[in-house]
Amino acid sequence: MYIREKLSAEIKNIIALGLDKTLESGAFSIDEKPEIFLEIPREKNHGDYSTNIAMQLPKQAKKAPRFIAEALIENLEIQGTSVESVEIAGPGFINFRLKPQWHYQALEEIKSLGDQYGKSQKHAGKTYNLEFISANPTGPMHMGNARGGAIGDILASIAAWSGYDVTREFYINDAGNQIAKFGDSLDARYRQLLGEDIPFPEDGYQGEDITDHMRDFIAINGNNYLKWEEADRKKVLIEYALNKNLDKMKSDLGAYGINYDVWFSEQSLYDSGAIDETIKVLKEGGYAYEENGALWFKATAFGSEKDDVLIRANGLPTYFMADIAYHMNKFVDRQFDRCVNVWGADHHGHVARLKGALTAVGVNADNFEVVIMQLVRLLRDGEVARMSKRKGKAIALTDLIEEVGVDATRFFFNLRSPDSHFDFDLDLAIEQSNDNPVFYVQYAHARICSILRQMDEEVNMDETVDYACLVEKEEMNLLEILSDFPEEILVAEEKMDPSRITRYTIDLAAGFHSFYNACRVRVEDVELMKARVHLIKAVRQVLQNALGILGVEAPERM
RNA sequence: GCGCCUGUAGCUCAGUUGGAUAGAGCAACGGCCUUCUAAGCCGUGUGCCCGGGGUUCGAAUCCCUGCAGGCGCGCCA
Repeated sequence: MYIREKLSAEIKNIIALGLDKTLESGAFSIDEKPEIFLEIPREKNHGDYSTNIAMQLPKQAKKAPRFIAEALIENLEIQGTSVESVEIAGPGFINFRLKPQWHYQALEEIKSLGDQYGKSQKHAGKTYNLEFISANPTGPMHMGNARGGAIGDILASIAAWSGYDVTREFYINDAGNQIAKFGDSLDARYRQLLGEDIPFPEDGYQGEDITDHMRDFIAINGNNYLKWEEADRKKVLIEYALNKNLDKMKSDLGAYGINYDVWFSEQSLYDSGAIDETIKVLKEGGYAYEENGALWFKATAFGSEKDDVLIRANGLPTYFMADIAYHMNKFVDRQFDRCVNVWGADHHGHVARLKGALTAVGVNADNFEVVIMQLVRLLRDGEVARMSKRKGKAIALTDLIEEVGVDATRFFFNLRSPDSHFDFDLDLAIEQSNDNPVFYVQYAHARICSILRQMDEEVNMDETVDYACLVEKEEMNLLEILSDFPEEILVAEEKMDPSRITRYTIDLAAGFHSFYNACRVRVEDVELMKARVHLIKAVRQVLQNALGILGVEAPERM
């Protein structure tokens, strides 16, 4: 248990015991004991912890908040606890001031846990599937995928730090309409390159990459496939280009710091019979019916306005159909306790009906959650530029990384919460790269490394040190930030907001930079020097842990 | 028309289960390097928390309603 948890539990216990005693004394009576909430006040002079319990009770107790607070405070037993003093403030807050020694606890924890500091067992034993990006493999990834990738990958790390057994998964849309269109586009380019005068499909993929694929393909195979049946030829072309694209995706994402545990093929759902099986389950449950030659899902049974098509009149299952089968596979076949997807805002309409469908097939849809990420708008020359994959106009992920760098890209896309709308100013991003907060954080790490390099002799970390030397307000502040880290991870997990960790690193770096300017580490006073070395080593460790979650380098020199 | 997201300082955004005097960064201005990295620190100013109602001890936060922007509402994915 980390220090913050301990303190919180200890103080809540003091309050609970005090409340019992107060009730026994007959100062007031209540029907039902409230849940005790503690908060860390913004204002430092409001103490270290604060509770509003006295303000929750007036109605039941029929007494004024301050009266309740005073009665309660009489009965609080703080002897032998971490609490130094208690006081009533404002409309009836009870504020707790702690003995300052608690601060040093975090240093011990960090020293003993090292790169494990911040990990929790809260969700130990549970499996967690996180699906993200899942970009169509019909072309290169773009900037929108970069945001989804950063969010998903970091969310996965946060879940793992919270104790989950995490699987990072990429769903390959290698079946259905998109792929047919992909095949049409490839085929048209193939034949055009070989001299046939045929039109390019109107809704085909116009990107250069399609042409490039076919040029390469022709370099290997020439016009051998021209005489094939069109359908067969398309199959060959699709397989060729798809594999090329997937290889590229894997390497591009690897370069971006993302490595998946599972690449799951949509086509495999067809091949394995999972689609048919799912249809059977839906039909048996009475949630599928036929109309106008199509098979429909009774989404209206789950609050939707209209039903959705599962199998088109032409016999082909919809994307929705495959997605139901896919999630049944996750929950039923692979038995994941929890499945989370990161989707762009343009897919949010899909959430409710998929949840409905999962309920229909007997899955507890509460274990399925979607992080909706607002779309990235691209600003170029101060104007909104439309990103279109089909027309090949999107900024490629690889270009972005090359220009901005992996660290800055990951950091930048995690600076804001997923549901904030995001304008990506291309000109600014390139120009601003020096101004990017990622350098601010990395600089703190590099500075610490620099100090340690210059120490006359290594400080023996096994020797006991008098932490009580650390008394400056910058030191206290730094210690508090360090002790917040474990809880910050849990909150980020609960809220599914990875940007909290990014902001945490900024806070920690700011705390360090302030300390650095206010206090010297290499001082004459050996005890103080040792204590400060312990402090900055702890900061370095936590920076490494936090940046590790973000997938950002912690450089030793800058 | 219906649904989801957003609206907080000049700009980009935080704001924990409703809490005390609403906070950061950027931009602007003024200081701090013969001493551990100035990619840094310290200081100065700014608010109709989109408008209007309501709930209560207490609202940026919850409810209703209006306005503005983004995104959906397909036998596309």
